[in-house]
Amino acid sequence: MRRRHDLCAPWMFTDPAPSVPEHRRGDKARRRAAYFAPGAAVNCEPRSAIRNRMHDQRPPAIFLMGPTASGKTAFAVELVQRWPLEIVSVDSALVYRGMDIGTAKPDAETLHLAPHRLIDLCAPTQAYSAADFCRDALSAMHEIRADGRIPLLIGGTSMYFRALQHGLSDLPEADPAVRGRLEAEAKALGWTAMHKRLQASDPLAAARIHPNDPQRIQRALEVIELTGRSLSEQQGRRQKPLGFRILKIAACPADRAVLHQRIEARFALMLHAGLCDEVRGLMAQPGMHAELPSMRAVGYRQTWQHLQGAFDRRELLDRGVFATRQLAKRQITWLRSEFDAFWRDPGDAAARTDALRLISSFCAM
RNA sequence: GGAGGAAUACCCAAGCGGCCAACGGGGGCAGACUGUAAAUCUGCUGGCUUCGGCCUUCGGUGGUUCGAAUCCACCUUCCUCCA
Repeated sequence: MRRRHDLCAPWMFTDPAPSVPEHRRGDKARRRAAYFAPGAAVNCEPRSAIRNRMHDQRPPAIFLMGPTASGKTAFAVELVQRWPLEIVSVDSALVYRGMDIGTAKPDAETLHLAPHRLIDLCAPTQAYSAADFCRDALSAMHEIRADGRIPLLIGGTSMYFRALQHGLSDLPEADPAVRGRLEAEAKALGWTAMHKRLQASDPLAAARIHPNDPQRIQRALEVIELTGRSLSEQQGRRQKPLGFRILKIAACPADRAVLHQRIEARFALMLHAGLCDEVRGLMAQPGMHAELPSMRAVGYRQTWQHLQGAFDRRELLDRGVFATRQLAKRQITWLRSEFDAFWRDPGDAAARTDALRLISSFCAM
């Protein structure tokens, strides 16, 4: 006899309580908990929405989203061995060649078992962006589909996931010359003055962007300089949404302490495996400097500073772990805003089995 | 054995009679996020609160004072120097 789960679309399931401990939940998590609470049928969303999804003719794609060190990769390897899936990495650091140890890039054996697209795409001296990712991921997804397979997007870069799902506004790409000029001006005048300038030309953006947030002030001014129009007026409409229907799984340890332990153990392992040597080698490459996006990545920035004598190896371990924990925390914050994601702890066998069931019925639709 | 110095919240650390539940920084927690996102930024961080306050904290115990993290005495622990 077929079970109810096999007959229904996954979003009609009643989802077990989410894995975030009660006392650590923010408002969003609480709302999600209410939404997915045991007994609260998920089809409390409008019937039309469910019908639309039932009749969704778009090809399937799976998002496996989760913080660093959550056990995503091992889970993904398990998945590709069961279903005709192909992995697309959603990770802003794995795209860099030669950055292997510090990014916890899957090793050759894993990649043989479960090939990943969108890793080792560019040199660490280059910059990669959300827009680059959208373009590359979309073409990978269509290729995978043409091969008769289902794309499995896995990673922790939530902004990339979001850009892919909802599209980006039609905005100019980064212009190093303009950025350099703005940087120099800011150095002379201070970012507060730059924020004032933004207030004059794009008050909406200035209201939204904090005066202490140089990166966003710079971007807003850059857009104005490049297009002659304000960021706010161009940001309204995103480009077309994704041509795939998606199943989102949030892979995250239920207990933050477990994640912290994994992070600590893994960073110690990275140091042991020669992270310092890797960074030393990168530093020696022409055109490298500490301000590159690649070298500001967690672990790399701290190791660079250590190699320049800012602090000893003991402190490097601490700082690397701190930075990784903070990254994981921000990733979880993103994850909590994904209301249609199914939270499963990859370290929990039952939750993993349940995730397999979700995927199974999703793919069968 | 003698002479100095130090003990402050999870950690480092400022404070040296009232403006101190105690500057900063780290860590932690929560949040924001449209072409740098592993980035960048914000808020909170003793407990309780009817948001007016109330209660418990600055190694310990006593004391001085209207009032002590701050002054005094003793005790405990640690550091430096001399033996």
